[in-house]
Amino acid sequence: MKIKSKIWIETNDRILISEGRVQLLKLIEETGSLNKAAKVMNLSYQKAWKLVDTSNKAAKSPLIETQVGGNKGGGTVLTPYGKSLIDSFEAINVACWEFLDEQLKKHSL
Amino acid sequence: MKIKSKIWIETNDRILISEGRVQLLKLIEETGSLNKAAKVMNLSYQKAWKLVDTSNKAAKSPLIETQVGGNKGGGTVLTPYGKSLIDSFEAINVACWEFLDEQLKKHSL
DNA sequence: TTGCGTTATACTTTTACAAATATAACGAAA
DNA sequence: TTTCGTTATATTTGTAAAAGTATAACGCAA
Repeated sequence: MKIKSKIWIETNDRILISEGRVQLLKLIEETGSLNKAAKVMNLSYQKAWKLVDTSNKAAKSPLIETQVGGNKGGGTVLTPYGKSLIDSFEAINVACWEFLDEQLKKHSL
Repeated sequence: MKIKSKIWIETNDRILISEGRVQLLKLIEETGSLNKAAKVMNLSYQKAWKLVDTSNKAAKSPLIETQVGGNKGGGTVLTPYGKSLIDSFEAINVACWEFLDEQLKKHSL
């Protein structure tokens, strides 16, 4: 018997951050590239791009900064706000898991 | 800025109860019929049947009891266990919403 | 100045899932 | 015994989301 959850944060009915987007953003941080991050996640580049684009548009300030062209072709890096958003989301998510586990114990099913 | 969630309970990797299934079960309780409940939810009968069937199989004891044939054609009613499961799930769900709202306030995003 | 790997975008194809369709069995009541 | 609305199940159709394909622009380094 396990209780599971998915949480996400919306601003004006658009998804700002979610578990999958956090994973994607963290891979961008690691690899410096949206293209590489998408490949690691077995996600099409187009899908990955759409995800970060909608999150970026939902945010009050950008989560990522992209550079097109250059010696390595370009790349994508997280903004400080992007990093802090990841941290906050993950903290809330972990807290939620713990809370739900406690709740499940209280109710004998 | 809104935080949203979907929670569900699994037993051996099968979904026992979720928000949608609670809604379906409550409509079964109201109407006495899986068929009518599905129609209210704008859900195909087959989809609705599959949902309650998998939940039933995931449960240690049945959530519903069905009668096929009879003057009214048959029907479906909830077991006491089914009713208690609904109550527990809804209580946990509401508590989760409140918890997440508090969490969101703590983190300034 | 040429090449490379990236971002960005449009368009087509595939696929997974839900809906729709069809059909049989059931059993109390009229 | 006939009728009715239901449960139960299989099969086909439709659809929305994801994947795949294609292509252009970019700009640093060699």
